[in-house]
Amino acid sequence: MPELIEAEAYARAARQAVGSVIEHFVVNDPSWVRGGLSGQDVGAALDGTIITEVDRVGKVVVVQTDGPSVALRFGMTGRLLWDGDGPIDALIYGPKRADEAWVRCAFRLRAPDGTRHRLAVEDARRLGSLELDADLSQLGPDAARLTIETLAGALGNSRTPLKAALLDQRRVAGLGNLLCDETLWRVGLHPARPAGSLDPPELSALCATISEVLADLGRRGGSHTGDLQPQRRPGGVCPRDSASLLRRQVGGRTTWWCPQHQPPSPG
DNA sequence: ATGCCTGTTCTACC
DNA sequence: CGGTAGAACAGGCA
Repeated sequence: MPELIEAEAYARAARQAVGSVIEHFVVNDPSWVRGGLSGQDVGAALDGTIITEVDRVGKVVVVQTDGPSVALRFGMTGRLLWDGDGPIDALIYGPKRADEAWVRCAFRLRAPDGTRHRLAVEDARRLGSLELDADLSQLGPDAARLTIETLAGALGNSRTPLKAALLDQRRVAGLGNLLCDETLWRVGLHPARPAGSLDPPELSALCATISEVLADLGRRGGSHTGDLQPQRRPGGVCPRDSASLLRRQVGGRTTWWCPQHQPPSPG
């Protein structure tokens, strides 16, 4: 939402605002607000509060204040802007430029040293949202803090396709389409394997690979920097063994995998 | 110009 | 109940 890696980068950027007072919270696009509040309601609830903390839960960035919290979901093309800086990531399919017309909401801030700043959310496609005091209790364990046990619990005995289960934020929070394809490719698991069919070695390898992918792609700078990514296109081949990649919808999303080392059944 | 896209949520259906 | 498919949201981009 982008995905966990981008949400983490946004949260880090937003932490520059901790300690600042929200002089005014601007809602440019009322349809971006969830929970039945108007833009005025949101402003009234937030204006004058102080930002105390910024958290990330899965793909959601939560700005805590001494009043309500603000949950930011970024949809497919949402990005965070700090002052005049450009977007703090470059989405591979999103717009390359920044545009004031895409700013859906913004914090107008005054820091303790008196300087003024703006933390703005830009979202060309408007699939993101903001919500005050959002209930995030339905989210599964965070993908960045998975253990073999919590992963096993998330997959359960489900016969749903493995990738669909990993994409389901109620099971595991933070993974999106690109991170899932990269992870399953690296670990050698077929995306349509029944989620509950993994044996202990496979579970443990999957857990380790999720951590590795998050760390690795995080270092490289985004969910779009995977080894598989350049081949997720017609004619793409497996970077490991050169087999032609297969493509199909799994869990409602376009999925690419290698027929050679991601076999449909165990083994 | 047609189709595709780092996401979520709803309905219909099996 | 568990699960799947499709649509809807929306707009830039190749």
